[in-house]
Amino acid sequence: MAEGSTLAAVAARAGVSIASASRALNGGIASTSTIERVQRAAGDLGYRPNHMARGLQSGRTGQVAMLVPDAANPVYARMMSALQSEVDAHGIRLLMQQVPAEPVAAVEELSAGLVDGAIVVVLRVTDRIVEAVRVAAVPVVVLGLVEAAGIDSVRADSRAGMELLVAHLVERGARRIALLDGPIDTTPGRTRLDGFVAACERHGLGADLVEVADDFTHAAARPAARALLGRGVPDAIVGANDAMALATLRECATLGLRVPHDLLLAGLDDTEPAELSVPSLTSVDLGAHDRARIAARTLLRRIEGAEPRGSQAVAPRLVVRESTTKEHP
Amino acid sequence: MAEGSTLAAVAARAGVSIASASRALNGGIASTSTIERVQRAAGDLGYRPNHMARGLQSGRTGQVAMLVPDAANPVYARMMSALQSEVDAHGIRLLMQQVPAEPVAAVEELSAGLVDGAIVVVLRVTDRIVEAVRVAAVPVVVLGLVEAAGIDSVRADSRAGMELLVAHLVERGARRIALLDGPIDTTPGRTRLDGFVAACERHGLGADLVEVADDFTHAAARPAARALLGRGVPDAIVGANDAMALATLRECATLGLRVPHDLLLAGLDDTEPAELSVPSLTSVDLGAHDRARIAARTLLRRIEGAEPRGSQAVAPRLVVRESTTKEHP
DNA sequence: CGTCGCACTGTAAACGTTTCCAACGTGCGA
DNA sequence: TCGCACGTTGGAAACGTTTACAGTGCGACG
Repeated sequence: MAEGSTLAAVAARAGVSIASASRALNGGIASTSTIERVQRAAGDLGYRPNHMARGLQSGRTGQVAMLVPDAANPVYARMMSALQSEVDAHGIRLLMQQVPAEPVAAVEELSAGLVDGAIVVVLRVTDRIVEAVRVAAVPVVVLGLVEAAGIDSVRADSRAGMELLVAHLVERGARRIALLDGPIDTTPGRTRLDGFVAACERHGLGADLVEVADDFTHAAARPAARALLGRGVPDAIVGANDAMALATLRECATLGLRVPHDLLLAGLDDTEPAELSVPSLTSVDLGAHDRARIAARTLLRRIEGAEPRGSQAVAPRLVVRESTTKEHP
Repeated sequence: MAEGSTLAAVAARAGVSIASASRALNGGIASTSTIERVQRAAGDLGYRPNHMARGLQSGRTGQVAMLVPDAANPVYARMMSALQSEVDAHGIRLLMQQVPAEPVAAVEELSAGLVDGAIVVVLRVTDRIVEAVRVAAVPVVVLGLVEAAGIDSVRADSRAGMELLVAHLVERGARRIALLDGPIDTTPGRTRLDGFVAACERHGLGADLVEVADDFTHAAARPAARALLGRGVPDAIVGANDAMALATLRECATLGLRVPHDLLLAGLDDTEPAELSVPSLTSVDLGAHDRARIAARTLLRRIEGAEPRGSQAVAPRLVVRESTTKEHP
């Protein structure tokens, strides 16, 4: 096991001072022969600059973090790959960490100098988390709805997305439309509910068919979907995200209900499983990829010293698939 | 924005030396009054110990990394949550990073002192990656099949899993069984192919119906599944993992083939989408949760100075669902 | 021939922490 | 009364790097 050799060892082997070795490796001023000898010595010794020492000295870590509430949700995986390609282009490393829905402690930890900045998904917005973001020692970009001075955030317009979806379902003939929502003390849960109610009213429909699950996951959605269907079969069901809609699809199958024959079904987020299900799932692309890219660019600019630019939103896009159209055999 | 205050500032505010402040905060020897004043000062200033400085001094970072090839694969999400609960219990932070299938550079980076150890998923085993693991300055546990002296690895027994699956399909009456595999220059791809061939021979079946996709993803599996089905409809198809099996299910639906009526279908990994699909997917639980837990414990022991214990394997378990049993309407 | 500038090099300080060591006062037993 | 042990404290070194600064030798130019 090669113990991490130090710059001092490299310098000694090359017969130069530590300072010269540092300059030779980092493109500072040095003679050709010095550069050549130092690089050879570093190669021989398998030298790796110590991340901690470099970070301590320079105040820069060369890495940013992404903090997500649920690594199993494909929408975060998609965001992560968008982020990765953005930061890779700047030679910055991306770390991911799973944190609670209201990640106060995790955001406070950011001031410990582990990263140069962070992108944080915030589902439950509270004063504590807003304050934690505000006082953090490094720039933080929030993914979610946070309208507060001096805080950068990028959000989906899930209200508009809900409008698109309801309009589509109405056009397909649905009158009694139900919503299977996540917890309404979260931003997405609240916004989707509000958007749903507003859209229903705009179309002259009632918005009383709402069931709330404990979480935005498959596992939480299944019993909630069962409860919802137990109260009668509506014309259409909207899941607060694709995972919940697919859990509903599964419950429908178990009950012998056929989608879209007996009822229509749609989700939000437009994740990969939506294209893959049978029937494939109509969904609304809330722009996960774009949000991640915008968040990354905003963060990188902040790290370079730019001022916060406040809240940014990405427009939704309806993706119609079989679950609201084609008769499924 | 609260700039990170230093220990020196805390010490000054509490009227003690830096050394005493450090001891007071870290539970060293200090008087009650000192502890009280230092803690108050630290609280007032919102002091956070600098991660870099502490790591540099102590040689410990208090974090471990998990390196995965594809953050979107639910099996890695499941592993990550198992890991997280293991390391949380030790007060260690878990970072996740997405890396290539043969993560040589990423493993070499581990020697930079960013983490105390790492768990690395290795799909493509080569001499270079084995060497990189061997010379890494911190303990590394490989998830995958690496039989080399001095290297810790935890693997699924996908060969045995494949046997279980083929036996089950034969029992259900299948004779012409096809495999939709991932790249065979990867360990899982190779092992699954070998297991498939062996199992078929054991049951006196041919094993010539094999299609290889470019990757273990939905996207790569769909065209491959189409090609496979284009060569005729077998009695059963096994996907190299659930994602590929579900992609096949989707192609079957598009072609008007009904599962399990027209053909049986099964996958490996037993991820959540398998329970959720319609029909639900028979799969083999390759013990992702247990593998992650074992890997975490092995890594933590290595970090505490234990010797490598070589390769460990986890037994598979067949999970029978609708795609190989119930007639689906 | 002296002086200046130039290209390069080495010394040393600094980043923020932990920890070894010596010093300190205090109370106790001899 | 003195010395000793003990509990507590501060000074200072160390971790490995970057970088400001001061030097070195050398060629060129006046």
